[in-house]
Amino acid sequence: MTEQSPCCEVTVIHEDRVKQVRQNMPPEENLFNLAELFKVFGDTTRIRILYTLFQSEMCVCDIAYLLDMTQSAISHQLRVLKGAKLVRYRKEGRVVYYSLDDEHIKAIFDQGYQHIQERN
Amino acid sequence: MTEQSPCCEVTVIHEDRVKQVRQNMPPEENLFNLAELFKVFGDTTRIRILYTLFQSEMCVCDIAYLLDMTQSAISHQLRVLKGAKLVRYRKEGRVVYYSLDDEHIKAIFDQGYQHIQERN
DNA sequence: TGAATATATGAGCATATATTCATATTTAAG
DNA sequence: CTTAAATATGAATATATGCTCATATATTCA
Repeated sequence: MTEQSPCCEVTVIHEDRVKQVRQNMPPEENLFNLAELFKVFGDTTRIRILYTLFQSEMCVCDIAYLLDMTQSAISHQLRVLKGAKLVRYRKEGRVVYYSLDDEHIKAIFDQGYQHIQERN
Repeated sequence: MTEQSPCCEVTVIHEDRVKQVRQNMPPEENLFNLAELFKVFGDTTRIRILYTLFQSEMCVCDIAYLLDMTQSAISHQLRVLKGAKLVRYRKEGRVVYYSLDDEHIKAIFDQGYQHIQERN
């Protein structure tokens, strides 16, 4: 039993099904990128930031105050959200206003919200 | 400038907007649970497992073979998916068949998929 | 130009997590 | 009962990550 081969014998594997499923799998790169996207959503602070931005564009300072977190922590997370192209920003003097940059986020969150409510 | 208070002065904060946004925020517990859900989606292995289950119910052995990973690794991740109530299982002798247990997953993934494709 | 303010960022630390390895558990078959 | 096979699981390790702290950058205003 090596690492590469499965633990079970070929006779027990459903070879045909596995082959067919493998053919219909999306490209590995897409699955990786999808996981990366959800990883961004997988943090309470970022979720909270995005929910504030659902309602209104807001500056870093406002967000930090609203969520009762340090400016630094918020800024770091906004950087992550920017990297994932989920938010955009505009500068007005020294103030930087962040807003949503994707119309899928709300739909994704709504679906997730339904899941966590129905599983109880 | 303490940790608790924001970095900026009250005059620069948009107090009214912040107050209104705060009132319309979903309960903290729901945001936490939502983040926990997306955390489960935020791993390539689990994403790959779920995509195989979109197509067909499958045993642990099949999944490990299909994804070229050890049985142990798959089993650990299936445990996580089970904990999130995303998959169910049925036993047939020593073989355990896993399948999807939530109709929102596909919708969530489809939306995410659109995001990662459109952002290029 | 100099002080003040809003934001960004790098380093460090504490924590979370994905995989491996060894082993336990469960069930079938002889 | 004994062996074999499929799955589950605990411990350990390596890596990733969120926050803090200190500080840099950028912009306004006097």
